[in-house]
Amino acid sequence: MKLKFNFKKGKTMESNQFKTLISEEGLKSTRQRAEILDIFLNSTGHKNLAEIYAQVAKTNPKIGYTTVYRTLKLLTRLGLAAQRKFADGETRYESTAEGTHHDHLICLGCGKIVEFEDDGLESLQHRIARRHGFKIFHHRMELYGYCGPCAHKKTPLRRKG
Amino acid sequence: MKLKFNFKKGKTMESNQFKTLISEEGLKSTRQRAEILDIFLNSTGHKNLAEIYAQVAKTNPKIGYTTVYRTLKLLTRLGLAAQRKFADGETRYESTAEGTHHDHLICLGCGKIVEFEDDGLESLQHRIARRHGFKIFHHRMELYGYCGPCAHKKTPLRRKG
DNA sequence: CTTAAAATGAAATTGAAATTCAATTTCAAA
DNA sequence: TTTGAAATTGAATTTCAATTTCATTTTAAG
Ligand SMILES: [Mn+2]
Ligand SMILES: [Mn+2]
Ligand SMILES: [Zn+2]
Ligand SMILES: [Zn+2]
Repeated sequence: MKLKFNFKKGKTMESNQFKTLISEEGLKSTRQRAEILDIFLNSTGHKNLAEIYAQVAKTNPKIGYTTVYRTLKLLTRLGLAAQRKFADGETRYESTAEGTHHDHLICLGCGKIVEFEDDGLESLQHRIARRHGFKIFHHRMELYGYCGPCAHKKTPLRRKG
Repeated sequence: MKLKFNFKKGKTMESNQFKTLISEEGLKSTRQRAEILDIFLNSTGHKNLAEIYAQVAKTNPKIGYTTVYRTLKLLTRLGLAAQRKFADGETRYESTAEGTHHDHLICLGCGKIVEFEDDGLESLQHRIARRHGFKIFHHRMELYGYCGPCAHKKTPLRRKG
């Protein structure tokens, strides 16, 4: 008796989770969604749609930009992706695979994006909110400045975070 | 000998400051700019262009939307206005007349926007940045939740902040 | 005044986000 | 397996705020 093993466990598990989520919503599992999900979950960083689409198109040029757009919106609705709009105005997406909440440090020189968590910050936010009679559900916290290397350089190179 | 006095001192002073700033930049002082500035500085809150234009048009319907747009951009460049983009995606402007830095609490129910300052928060931000080798120049900090009234109501009314 | 430069405002353009719609695919039920 | 309603796809189109264009008017220096 032969058994086949899929060694890409992480991916397979994600796909199954996805299929479950999808069907629970009365939606359908499609090749396109699976491919986009796979590529998106196996990537890191904060990418705009054009970048994600480019990556998808490398694997399957038949998949349309609109489908990538709609799938990222779907993933966001399902909690698998998070949409970010930093001060440069671009709409970016990041995977929530790691799951943990975090905020961002953004280098004005090279564009590097560093993630951080700070419990003190979170609790301070709630204290401030309570002080004004608010109940907080989420927040946006971005720190803009220069990273170590850029703080020294005269002409920092632009790269992506 | 007759002297004329303008009793709207605040306004006049702002106007003079503005004329100085304007001419320092090689720009010209115009009736439109003066009117828009006057209306903008004598208003409070976080308004989008359409709202500011509507207010301007009430006083002088001859002033074009484009001029209001350009003047708000100018005021932003001169530091008299600040552009804000909260999570609803709308572009808003607020006067910096008071001058002090502040962050925002935003009610998801009624849209109310409450401003706050917290030195502890500011210093914590710098501590976090230093921890990651960053030098911070500005930040964005918005807390989203429900204000006291909305936290209780079943169907909060939408109003503007 | 005269004149060059700047400003105005209606109209046109831009570009990202969102929608449309005919063709295709999915999947539950037969 | 077949069927067919419902969902999805993707190219094209639309939307809509932000921005630019450009002919005309206004400002202010000389
Ligand atoms: Mn992140
Ligand atoms: Mn404010
Ligand atoms: Zn940097
Ligand atoms: Zn409220």
